[in-house]
Amino acid sequence: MKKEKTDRRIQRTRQLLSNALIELIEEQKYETITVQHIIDRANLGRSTFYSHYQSKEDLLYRGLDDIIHSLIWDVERSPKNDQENGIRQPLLSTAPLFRDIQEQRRLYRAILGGNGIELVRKKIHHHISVHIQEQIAQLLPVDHRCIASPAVIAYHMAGTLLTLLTWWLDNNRPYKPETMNEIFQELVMPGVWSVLKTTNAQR
Amino acid sequence: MKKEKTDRRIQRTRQLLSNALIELIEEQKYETITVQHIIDRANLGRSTFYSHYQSKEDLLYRGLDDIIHSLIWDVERSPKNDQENGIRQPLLSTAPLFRDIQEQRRLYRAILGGNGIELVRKKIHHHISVHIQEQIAQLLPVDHRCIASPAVIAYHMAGTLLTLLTWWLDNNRPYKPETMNEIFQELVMPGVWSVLKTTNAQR
DNA sequence: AATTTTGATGAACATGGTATTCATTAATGA
DNA sequence: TCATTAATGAATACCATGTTCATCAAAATT
Repeated sequence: MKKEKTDRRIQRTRQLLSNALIELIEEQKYETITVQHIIDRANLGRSTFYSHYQSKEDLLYRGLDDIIHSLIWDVERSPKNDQENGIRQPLLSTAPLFRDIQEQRRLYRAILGGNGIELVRKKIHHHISVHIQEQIAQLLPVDHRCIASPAVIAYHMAGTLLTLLTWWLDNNRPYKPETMNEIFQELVMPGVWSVLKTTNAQR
Repeated sequence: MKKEKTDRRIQRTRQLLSNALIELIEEQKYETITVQHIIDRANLGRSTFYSHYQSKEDLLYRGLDDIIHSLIWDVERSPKNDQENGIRQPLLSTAPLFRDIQEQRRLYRAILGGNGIELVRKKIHHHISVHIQEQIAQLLPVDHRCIASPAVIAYHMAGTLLTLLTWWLDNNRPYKPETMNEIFQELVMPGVWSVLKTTNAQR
């Protein structure tokens, strides 16, 4: 009568496959990993893999779901926690993000470093970008027009965040997470505020 | 006695392979292109391909060499041509870049758009980044220390340029090349100047 | 504890791409 | 014209994919 998949074997198998993939991701470039490698590492049969997942990407998405969402969450609980900047709200609070990533650097470097996984980068970039765009929308009067649309600005900010993260992870994190947060704020925000203030009318 | 490969057949074959690859790149995602596709399109035998190139990537690098270098050249002939900004030199002149890319949007979208070719992105990113870092070095007094190293700043600037390019190409270029140049300058440069001026001593 | 349901398994298979070899053919430059 | 050199395609060994199926083992249900 139970439709729920509470069967221990299912849990066990999926866990094994997930772990195998994460292990492999930390060892080699994602693109070079094959289903063969994964099942070898997990010690499972080929048919077992395909009875749970459609493809490598399917496993990737479902296996990394938690991790991805915790990252996005770090950014989206912005900016209430972080009031130290005083006058202006930060628009995007990145301090917790850099801290959490520091904690699990090995995995995150494999995912977001220069040899990371494009699929995941894009997913995260998109989420963050959408979030920022909403923040900007709330901030601006409805008839406000800048030279650059909120869409570009948001895309730019999310892109910058990921670029800095990649650099940080690839260069053995030469700055503390707190410093990275400062660098992000100081490098990016002046331009953003400047553009948000410049209406088309003014030009 | 001629070591030069002036044999017309060689020229012809390589041209055919190059063209085939570029055609395919404009049609489908690079990763899905196989050597099989390339030789089918070029109407050449399998062994012919391998007698010229080691792999798909080999052909990619050599085939796109000219294109990549013209892009990098656009950025590196900076900033002498573009004096309209008056007081400050632009550090990075992007106007010609956006213009040239507009000219060949189809190809560049295939390469630098969201579904573009990571290998090429990285190569371009690296070249531009190195160039900017040199520019910054020339600008700063030797003992100057910022919160952020010239290396991060350069990496950030190059990253932003590519991010904006990607956005522009993926969204059917809603702004003119000149406007994109302005957006880049106004979004990025305030933060960069702000960080370059903030010495560690001051904090 | 017995029974039924469900997942795991491995072998087999068809498919399709890779990268190399080699003997033959054709175009090229001198 | 002719020696050289490239193109060719057929053959080959290899490996990964994705699917099927009959069998086995471990769950859940009774």
